[in-house]
Amino acid sequence: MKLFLSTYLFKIDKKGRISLPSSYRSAIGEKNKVELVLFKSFKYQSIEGCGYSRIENISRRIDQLDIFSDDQDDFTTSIFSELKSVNLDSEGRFILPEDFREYAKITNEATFSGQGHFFQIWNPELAIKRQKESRRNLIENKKTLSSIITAGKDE
Amino acid sequence: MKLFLSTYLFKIDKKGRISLPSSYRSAIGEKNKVELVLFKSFKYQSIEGCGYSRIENISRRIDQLDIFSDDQDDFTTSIFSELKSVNLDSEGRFILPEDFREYAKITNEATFSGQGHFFQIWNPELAIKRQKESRRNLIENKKTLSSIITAGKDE
DNA sequence: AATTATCCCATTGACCCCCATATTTTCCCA
DNA sequence: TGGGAAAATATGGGGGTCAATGGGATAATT
Repeated sequence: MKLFLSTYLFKIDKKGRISLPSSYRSAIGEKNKVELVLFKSFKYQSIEGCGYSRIENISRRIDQLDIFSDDQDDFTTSIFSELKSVNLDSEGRFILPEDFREYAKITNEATFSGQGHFFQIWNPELAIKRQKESRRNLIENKKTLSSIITAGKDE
Repeated sequence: MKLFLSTYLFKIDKKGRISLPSSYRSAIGEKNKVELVLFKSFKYQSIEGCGYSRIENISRRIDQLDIFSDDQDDFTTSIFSELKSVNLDSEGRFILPEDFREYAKITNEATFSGQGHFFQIWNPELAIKRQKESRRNLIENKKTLSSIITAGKDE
């Protein structure tokens, strides 16, 4: 499976369009190549994005939760209702909806930040802050770090 | 599985290209032979590199962390977003990104240092310093060393 | 009608193909 | 076993292709 990797700083043009990084286009899945799903991050002042197939997966997992639980209501309400789907144009660009731009404090450029199975769109300055913060956290927490990146049997 | 072994000193040409040591090419994995993953070392002023399959493995381990944990977010940000994936050209060369060169103080030549499941790219002088330092550390710590080497389990 | 979105075309520069050469390594056979 | 042919490797450069970006024109939406 292809992952969303690396960081890209792209401009937003006068029409509100921004390119999806080329490597992300191949990560959103073969079918529905032009459909991109966006939603506000729960945790950060940023927008998260992924392909449609990931939403289907999440939906499947929610179905497996207790059907009467409040959790499920909270999930479905916050995820599905706040979620927007946008189309890529023939050059691989899309329009970042106005309220999402406000939420993430994005004006005329944005940072794409690969997170593996999804990605984030940030105000560039806030993106750098977040990167520094996470690196600091990890270095302070060496035990977990080495257990994750120490390769055992690679393949 | 093939390992990254030995040390090589290579030039960087005017276009910013550098050859991946031939023996490393066979170590980055069969499929995705042309895809190389690079990231800043957490510990040293150097760049680390590996094949794509190692990233998939790390991804799998990260998936096993609690999905709501801060750790998971720190990992995906520090690892997935800060890494860069580069392609080898038909001669086995790649471009070492500018900011990585700055981080590792690399200008027109670089030392590749095999580390088993991954490798490092160093400024040549710093690489020598690091070698001396690690040798010194080992000598001060002979007991551990011999217990590693004599341990029988050769996978 | 006015606003918004999509298509199409153009530009620029980075990256990657191909080709070339010099040196090293491997291999083969006398 | 030695020596030379063949293959592989490290390095250099020209040029084509594609990605990021911009803008005009058309289509769709309200």
